[in-house]
Amino acid sequence: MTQTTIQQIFSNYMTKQPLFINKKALTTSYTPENVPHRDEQISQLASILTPVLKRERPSNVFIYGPTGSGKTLVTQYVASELKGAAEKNGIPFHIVYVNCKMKRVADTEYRLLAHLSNLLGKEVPPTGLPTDQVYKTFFGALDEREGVVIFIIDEIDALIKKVGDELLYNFTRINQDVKNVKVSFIGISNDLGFTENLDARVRSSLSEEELIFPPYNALQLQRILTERSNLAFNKGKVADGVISKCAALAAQEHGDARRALDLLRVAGELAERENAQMVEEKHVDAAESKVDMDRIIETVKMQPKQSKAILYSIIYLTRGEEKTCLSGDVYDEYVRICKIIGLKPLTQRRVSDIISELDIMGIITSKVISKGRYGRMRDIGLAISAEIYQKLLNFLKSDFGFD
DNA sequence: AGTCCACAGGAAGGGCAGGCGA
DNA sequence: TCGCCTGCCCTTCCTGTGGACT
Repeated sequence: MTQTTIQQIFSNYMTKQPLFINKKALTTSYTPENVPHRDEQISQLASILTPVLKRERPSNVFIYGPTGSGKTLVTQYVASELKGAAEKNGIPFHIVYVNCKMKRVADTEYRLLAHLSNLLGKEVPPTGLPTDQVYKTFFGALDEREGVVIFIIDEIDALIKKVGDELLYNFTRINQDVKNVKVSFIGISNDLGFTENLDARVRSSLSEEELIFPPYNALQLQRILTERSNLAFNKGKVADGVISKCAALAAQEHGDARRALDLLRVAGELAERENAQMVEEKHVDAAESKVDMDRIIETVKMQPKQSKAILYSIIYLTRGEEKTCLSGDVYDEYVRICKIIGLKPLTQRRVSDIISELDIMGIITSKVISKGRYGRMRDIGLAISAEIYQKLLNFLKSDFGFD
């Protein structure tokens, strides 16, 4: 390559109009100025929360809806608008947001309380204190405030499934333990049947109001994407059909707006990388498999060695074909792999739990079957495409030092 | 109808790392 | 330093179970 051509590449790069103006507009953390297709939910939530402006405690609210249906966005949007209105009128009002799915942050009772206390300005160490002490610190931190405090607890079902509903029971009684503030809760959950398993007292007092968020349809997704892509991309850099394709793909996945935005963002990144003039439909196709692949490979990377060995056993037995295997065989294979890589095998009981975890992560599918006289066991298959299978296999092999 | 397989999955508790207060 | 507390990962022990076989 001559020096002139290199210079040309640089100058092309500098003079060419970039695809993106503001990539952040396509991320989930971005809060847009308005939230389309959620007017009803916004006004419902706003009217539930308005007592704040009269210095009164609003009802507790439970919000349900599938992933990417705008629950978190709407809640944060309404809360911040309310905060603006409260500030204008000199009314003390605080919002505390926490997501219970954040590993090692708020996925246990202790961690949630410690995290909330930290957000309220009272430091609590990540471990080491008795729980009642943490409750005391939390109440203390709360009582130093004035007016109304609203806790937004996102993915609350994940937490309660893990720690039980006693925590929520304590929350329902919180207003008896503090003097200076009035406290309300907004619980956000993907699981519609979540409150059915709750203690009746907890259910009635925590879900004084309920809001349901339906999934977006393809047309609604299209409008959301158009709005965001106008913010994110330079004019004329997105080909016709790209947005509707992203919307259609995401609509198939239960109207998940988050996925639609991911697809568009990744398609843009892929187009940028190959120096394309604009984002085209082929980039969306490539983005679709990349989004899935990245999610799965990243999830597997974070797993401990034991889980990887179990997953490898399943992959080995099914060989990526549409074949399934049985839990007993997986355990035998896993023990064999452990011997090869010098790992102490876990018990069958623990392996059974890890198989369930892999199932929840969406990497495998498993169902309990009975073979009558020959016992009851789990039938396990892979839940990933052939392309991802190959990539995952290569990753695991290199991780274990196999060739 | 009763038996029996090969597990699933609940309950209890052990061992460990790590923080706090005395 | 010690005793006590926590979460986390794991084992041990146990009961439950769908359906083929007798």
